[in-house]
Amino acid sequence: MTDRPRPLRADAARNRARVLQVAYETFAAEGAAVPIDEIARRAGVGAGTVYRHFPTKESLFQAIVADRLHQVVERARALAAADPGEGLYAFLFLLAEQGATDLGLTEAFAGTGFDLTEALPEAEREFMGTVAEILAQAQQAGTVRPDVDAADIKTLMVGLQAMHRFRGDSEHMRRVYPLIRAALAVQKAEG
Amino acid sequence: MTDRPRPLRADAARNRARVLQVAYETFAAEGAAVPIDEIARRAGVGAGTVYRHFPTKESLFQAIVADRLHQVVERARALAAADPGEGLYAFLFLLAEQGATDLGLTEAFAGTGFDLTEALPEAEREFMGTVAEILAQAQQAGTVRPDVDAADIKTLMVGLQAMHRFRGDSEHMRRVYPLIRAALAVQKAEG
DNA sequence: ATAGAATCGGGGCGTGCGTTCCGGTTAGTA
DNA sequence: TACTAACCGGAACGCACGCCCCGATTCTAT
Repeated sequence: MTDRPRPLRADAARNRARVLQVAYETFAAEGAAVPIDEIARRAGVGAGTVYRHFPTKESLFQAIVADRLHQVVERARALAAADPGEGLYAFLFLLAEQGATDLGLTEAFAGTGFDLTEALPEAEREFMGTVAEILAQAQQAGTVRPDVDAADIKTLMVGLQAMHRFRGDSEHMRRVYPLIRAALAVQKAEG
Repeated sequence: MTDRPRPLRADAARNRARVLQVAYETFAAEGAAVPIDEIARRAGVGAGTVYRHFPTKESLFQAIVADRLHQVVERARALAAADPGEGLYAFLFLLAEQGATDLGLTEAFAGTGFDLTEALPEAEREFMGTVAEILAQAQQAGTVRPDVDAADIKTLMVGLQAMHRFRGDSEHMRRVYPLIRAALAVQKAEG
């Protein structure tokens, strides 16, 4: 999977990258209902080319999601390395911000029965592993209460992502984010 | 809109209600991609009957959402009347719980470009009005911090709803809900 | 430079869905 | 009970989209 038998011809690689980029932007902005022909047209290639690189529409979805997920994980790792105590909060905020654009994807794939865990188990594991790692660092630094686990964080991330749903106005999320942060911070007096 | 020129024949009313119910359950469980023919089949009527009551698929969506929204508002009002201080929390929890089933709707409509505010402005106003009302009661009772507004609550509701997105397991939401509640409760020491 | 092979492009096929239409049927009324 | 108007069912239409195919084109290795 990591090493290809042959390194893919130059123009083919170029086209593949271009299709992936255009598809990401288009689906995020206009939903998954956009036809492949339209993706091809905007990428300046024929429909056949798209289908050669991504044999089915679903496989194109998978490639997009895997790509985005990998990027966000890398950025989160960098943030956490810079400041372990703030890392998790930075991760949450990053995801919430990114959510403004990626929400299009989330919504688009929601209706198609696309299940991340079973479609891309590897990417899912990488993501959850990173969450657990960064969470542990924050808890050791004492900035996040110890009784939350990685699954809770994931749940919160999903919620934060969804909060962009109305009007694409990120103002709402920005107002609510401090509340979430306060909820996660260690409480001196526990109720 | 409230008074019809003629009160709709008995069988027609029966069929309409039946289609609405079946459509709600089906879309919630299997997504908005289910064909109208299938809805009709399950409701035990012909496709023509569905289209007579709901001239387009979108109008069927609207009727379902308006129905659900109205029901949830009524229940929220009852909860708040019973205990003004707990009303808002009960409302939040109700929505979060209901989200487990209604999430199907949310996701189903997310991909279709369905916008509540512009599709059903009246229902939206009723909903937001109720939120504002119940929030005000809770704030007067001193159970919710005074610096949050109705829009913030709506944002949180959207997030809570979305938290069911993975595995339909309501366990995740139940673990996170107390965090949200703690964040909304009045803070004795403000940071 | 040239041969050979992989890639490109876009026209075309099949399918499935939203919507319409009309002959048969059934609920209300006198 | 008989008449009428509204309602019912499901066959049929048109369209849009996913996917396949093949002649023309472009890249790489010798």
